[in-house]
Amino acid sequence: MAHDGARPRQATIHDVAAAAGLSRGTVSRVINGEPYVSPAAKAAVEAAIVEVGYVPNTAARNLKTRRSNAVALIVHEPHSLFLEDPNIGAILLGTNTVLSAADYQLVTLIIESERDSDRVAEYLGGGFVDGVIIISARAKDPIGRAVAGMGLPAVFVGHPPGIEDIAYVGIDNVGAARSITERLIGTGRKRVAMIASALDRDSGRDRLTGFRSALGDRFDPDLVVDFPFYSYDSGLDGMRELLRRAPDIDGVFAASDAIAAGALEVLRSSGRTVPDDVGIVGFDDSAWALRCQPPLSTVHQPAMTLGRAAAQRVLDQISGSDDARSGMMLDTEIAWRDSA
Amino acid sequence: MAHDGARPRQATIHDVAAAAGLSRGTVSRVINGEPYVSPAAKAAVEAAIVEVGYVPNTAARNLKTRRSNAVALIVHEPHSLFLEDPNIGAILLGTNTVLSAADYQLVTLIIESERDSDRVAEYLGGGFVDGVIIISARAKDPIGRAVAGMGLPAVFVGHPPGIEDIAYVGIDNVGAARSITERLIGTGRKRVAMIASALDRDSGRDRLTGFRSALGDRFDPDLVVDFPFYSYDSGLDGMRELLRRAPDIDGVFAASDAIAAGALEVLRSSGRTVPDDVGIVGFDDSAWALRCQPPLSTVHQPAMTLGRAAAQRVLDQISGSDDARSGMMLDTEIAWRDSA
DNA sequence: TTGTAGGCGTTATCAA
DNA sequence: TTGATAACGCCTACAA
Repeated sequence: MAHDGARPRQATIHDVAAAAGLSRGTVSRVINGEPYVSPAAKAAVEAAIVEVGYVPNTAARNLKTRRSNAVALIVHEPHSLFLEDPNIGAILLGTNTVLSAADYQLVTLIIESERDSDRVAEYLGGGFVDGVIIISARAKDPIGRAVAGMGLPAVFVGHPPGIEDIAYVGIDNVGAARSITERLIGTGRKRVAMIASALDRDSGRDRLTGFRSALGDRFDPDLVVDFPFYSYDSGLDGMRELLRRAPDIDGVFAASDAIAAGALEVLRSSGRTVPDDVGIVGFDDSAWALRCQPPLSTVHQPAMTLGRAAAQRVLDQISGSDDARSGMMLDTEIAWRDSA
Repeated sequence: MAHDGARPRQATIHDVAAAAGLSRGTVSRVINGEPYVSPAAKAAVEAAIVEVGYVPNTAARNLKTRRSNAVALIVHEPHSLFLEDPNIGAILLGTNTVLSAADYQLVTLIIESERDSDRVAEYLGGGFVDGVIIISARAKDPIGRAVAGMGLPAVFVGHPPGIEDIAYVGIDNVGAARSITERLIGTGRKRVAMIASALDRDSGRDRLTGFRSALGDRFDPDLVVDFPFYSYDSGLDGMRELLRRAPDIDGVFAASDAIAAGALEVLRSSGRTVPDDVGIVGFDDSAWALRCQPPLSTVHQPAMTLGRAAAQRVLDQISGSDDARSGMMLDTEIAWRDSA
């Protein structure tokens, strides 16, 4: 065997100590910026570090200190969502910004399979990270339980799963859905429908609740259809069904931009114009929104801020703050464009 | 259960050994699937592991074995690019698939600032990973040199200018750009322009080179504009500028699909029809391409395969294969649709 | 202010 | 087939 993958031996504190003519303890103190080090010793150590090309071995340091100065961001998404949803990228950047400022390393872990899930759980248990941020985990997702079980500081972004006593940052889906529906009504629509989705998840259920609350007495259950997934196809099927039920519809709230895009397609091929005949609004302000024709009025999620807040809360938990373990809602904004 | 600051101490091999009534050595052999373990001992250890809730401490293992079974993917992008680049997600997924199958953990590191760069360099030196994949590195990027200097197995996605003797996987940007430009010219266009981008990177520079080579003597520097980012906005600005300079343009090569989408928008609002008045082609075959109106003719980039190949080459290097240290080009294809 | 030495949890080399 | 026992590189009381 040529070699088994082990890397060449790096210089250690021992080597630095020898080069500097000092003890390992003193070298360690210099490296960690601790007091009680003479200027002369400090200078000698720093020179020796450069001389021997010393880089701290983090594995050894972790083993000793039981901390890693790293935080994991776990992305648990089906492929298509990961490739398309700009929210994930923005959350990632927001998280990285905050962690970077605190000199923590962001480590992004992807779960696509059960095998990934197991390996990630092991990774987390292995002391590689001091905290975890989890994006859009579902209730039955084993990684959530695993994290809770090992008592690692953790924050969920998005839907809080069926676990209590865990921190999360999210948006107020009820309020946002109510707002944009009210605005849609405000354009003079009389027959307003909704294509709901993912009613088994908080986000989906809450968006329907908000829609209902905006309509009040005028809410008509016949004008609501629902589908399992926030997908383009759900928009196609949903809009077809709605037009069958009530051809006089003049307003549609789609539970996601992808759904809205599908609905738009059906409206166009049915000969209706948007927004003149029918006004339509979406949710997410994802890449779909700007690619639609006309551009979609939709709910903008503060994804970057979501990422920042999540990172801050993990750091708070790591430093032992109890009140970081609770829910936190961020405000959304309406991006009003041309589709309604 | 309130957070009392004291994380429960993880069970160690010592605890497992005690529970199983065996020695730590035997427990270790079971965990690592080594031979010379009696079935009885194996069963006892496995039961004990479950009983005490043992999870291996990877820091300790790394320290001893000098390997981590993890590979870093370094993404070096400014914010907007990260959010828009359609290839990054696919490369990530391809990489994760291959590494996961080999039981390696993919660790994604983001560099947005100099501070990030330094921290990542330290992280890599710290024994956290056995290999590195670097995407979209630029010439002056210090991380490339740092990696080369510490002798860590490394593969670049795309060819960073100015670094020799390093493994990379990429596509032939020059050839692909030349091909699609030639095909555009072949539709009878007389005044062909380019919206170039990211000229500080190999991909951007090479696409311009290919464009130029396709035009030969007919190349007109006035018909080339360039912008830092491969973004929709670059397409808007670029197309406006081109129309100002030369209203009689009848062909456009956009350096990315996002740029092409922006350019399409400007062409439409200027009253020109595509492809009748102006033919336009893009690059990437991203999600933009199919949702443009009309669908975009573009260069299909095998991003997922690129990710897979990079991961495989890193694994090869880690297991000591020297011939994994060279360049490798993957073929592109032209997806010819309706925009030209 | 500096040096010494005992672990952190594993793996690996020996004997038994 | 199993059980002791060194390391791995670092931090940190405790001594000096």
